[in-house]
Amino acid sequence: MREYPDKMSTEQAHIFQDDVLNIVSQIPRGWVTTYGIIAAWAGWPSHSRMVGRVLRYSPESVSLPCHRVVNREGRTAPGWSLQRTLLEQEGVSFKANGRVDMQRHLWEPEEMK
DNA sequence: AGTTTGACTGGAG
DNA sequence: CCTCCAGCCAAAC
Repeated sequence: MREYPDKMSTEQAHIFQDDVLNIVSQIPRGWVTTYGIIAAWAGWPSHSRMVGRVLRYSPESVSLPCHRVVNREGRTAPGWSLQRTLLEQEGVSFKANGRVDMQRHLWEPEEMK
């Protein structure tokens, strides 16, 4: 993992965005990962909210499996009920409380790039 | 230049 | 399980 300063420059923000999209593209079918894990692997552990921003607003994300990103509790994105359907279609199971069974489906990147 | 806004997280009640 | 809250921080207002 790379070293990181306290604050992001605009250029670093672009790099961060590219890294986030790259990691998301690698999430295997039938697995999920979290905003925090992606942020940490992109080198900015405290920027989980920025990961959400990238997936929500970046045009490139439409061609990526961004439905495989949930929060740490296994909750799907607010206002995006289709996300659960997409995940169930690829075999991801949800618990009775409506959250992804993270114990069984959490995926973590093993290598960068 | 100050304030608000979240596809977040962790902890408290 | 739920809601509320503080901390988070780039981006949008």
